[in-house]
Amino acid sequence: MNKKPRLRFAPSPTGGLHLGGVRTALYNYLFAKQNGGDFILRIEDTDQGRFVAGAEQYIIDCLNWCGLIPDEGPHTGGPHHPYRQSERKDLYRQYAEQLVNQGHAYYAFDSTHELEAMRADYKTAENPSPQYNFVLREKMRNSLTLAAEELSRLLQEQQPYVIRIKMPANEEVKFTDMIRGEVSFHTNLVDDKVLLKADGMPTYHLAVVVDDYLMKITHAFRGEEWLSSAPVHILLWKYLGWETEMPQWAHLPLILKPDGHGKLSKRDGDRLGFPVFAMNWKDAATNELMTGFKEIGFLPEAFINMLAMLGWNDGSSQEIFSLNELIEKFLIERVHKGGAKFDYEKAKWFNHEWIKRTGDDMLSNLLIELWKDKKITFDRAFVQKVTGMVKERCVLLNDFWDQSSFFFEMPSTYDFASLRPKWNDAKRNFFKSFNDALHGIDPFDVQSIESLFKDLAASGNIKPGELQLPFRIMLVGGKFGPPVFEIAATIGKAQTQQRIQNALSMI
RNA sequence: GCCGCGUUGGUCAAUCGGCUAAGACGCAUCCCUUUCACGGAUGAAUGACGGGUUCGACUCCCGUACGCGGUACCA
Repeated sequence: MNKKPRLRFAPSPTGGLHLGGVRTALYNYLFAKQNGGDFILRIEDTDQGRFVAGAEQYIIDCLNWCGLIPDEGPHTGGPHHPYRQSERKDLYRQYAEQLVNQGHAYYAFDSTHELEAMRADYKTAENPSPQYNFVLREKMRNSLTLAAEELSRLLQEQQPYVIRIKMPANEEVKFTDMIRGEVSFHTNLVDDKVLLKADGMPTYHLAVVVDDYLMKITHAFRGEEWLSSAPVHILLWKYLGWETEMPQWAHLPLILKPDGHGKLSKRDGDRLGFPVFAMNWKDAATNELMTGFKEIGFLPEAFINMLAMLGWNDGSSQEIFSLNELIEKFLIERVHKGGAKFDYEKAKWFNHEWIKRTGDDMLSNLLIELWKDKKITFDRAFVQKVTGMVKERCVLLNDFWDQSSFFFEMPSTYDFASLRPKWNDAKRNFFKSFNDALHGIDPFDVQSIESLFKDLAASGNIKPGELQLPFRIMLVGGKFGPPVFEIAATIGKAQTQQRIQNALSMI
């Protein structure tokens, strides 16, 4: 009765994997895993007939980073191979021909020019975009209007043609969307979509239904932009005789631009200063490199968590979910109908939260990897300690260096401007004697340093508070970082003394 | 234009007819801390509009407005 669910992700090949794409993958993955099913990757590796180099590996890398590992796909193989659309090309024609034979599709020979001319001729103020539909197809050059001998001559001469679906007149196509409930369309208002292109490649419309059928897909979750072509797909399932195996549909709300309106697009990232891709994506056409969430310093857990919440919640006020919790609690029925504007500030908050709750050992491993180009040999235990000390002030992984570089090397710049106004000989003398007294401290720990500092301040009649900022600037270079005495204890006696001396000579 | 889908604070959003309308981000003020954060407290800020139905409507129905999507041999 309860068939094991099989859900697929079939990203567009035309660009990097953007927010909307990853969220679609995520929801498909969550539903499949929640019910013990499979998550399948079907790759669109061609864009208008052209193979997009690197697209497949890029998608797989992104899914891996996010932890959404496909059970079947071009890289794993599997019982339903091939998973690359370019390798499935020959499959589609037979189904298109079958539809022609059954009278549900037809050959159309109209050239691009003829189509343009038709659209220009029939364009009116009330109907700015005339459709190739049940009335206009009578006036075009296709197997429905051409005489039999003319048709066979064209076929004989191998004139290019496309196969279009013959939309029935005066019918209502209804289906139940798992998010939206019952949705219906009138066939008169849907055009005769091209199913098979002149180059023999299928359009999305033919490809989804054929592939979903062959790959035994049980649920199809996709973006709302597909809702208006759903009737074409429903009819195809019916005409091909597979109606009983049709997947359940769910059309996901769109992710909108943070400013203004409209679907979030690839360009918005550059324009508004935040990433829209999961990982760095180099546009092959323009050679432009677009920054990814990974590279800007997001944790995959935070990225996934943030995306999951953009259009769904479990009804409670919980916002932080691990992937496993999401698998457990996700309900497609609770996905919103309306689109959500993407908010980068909130996205960063998710990352901050995840940084705070990720273990220092795991975090420090990521950081050592991130810092592999620095000319410093990092001691794992030391990095781990430092990570714990600074993590609460880092929003992105990339913030860690700014917040902790002084633990590994001498500060390169000093914010002396902040302390000069109140600097005097009394303070200078304090630091001189403090530095000398440091020699005798053993063990060199927070308590000992702090009490020495305060005792000395008291005997010099200076408020310790007034000395802390200078001390901090001597050690880290600026007004930031963990408590000063902890820093001193962490970098050790020699470094502390050296930095005090060094700074004293520069003020 | 037409078709479809939407509409709770600046943003993400809870509510399945009882609302003095949660919570979070961001913002502001304060406490903590003589750094920066974390943490804590407080505050400003919301049901597009008009009709119904109902004892009662943010919740249900109908209009209108607005937004978005689609209207390609793109996905």
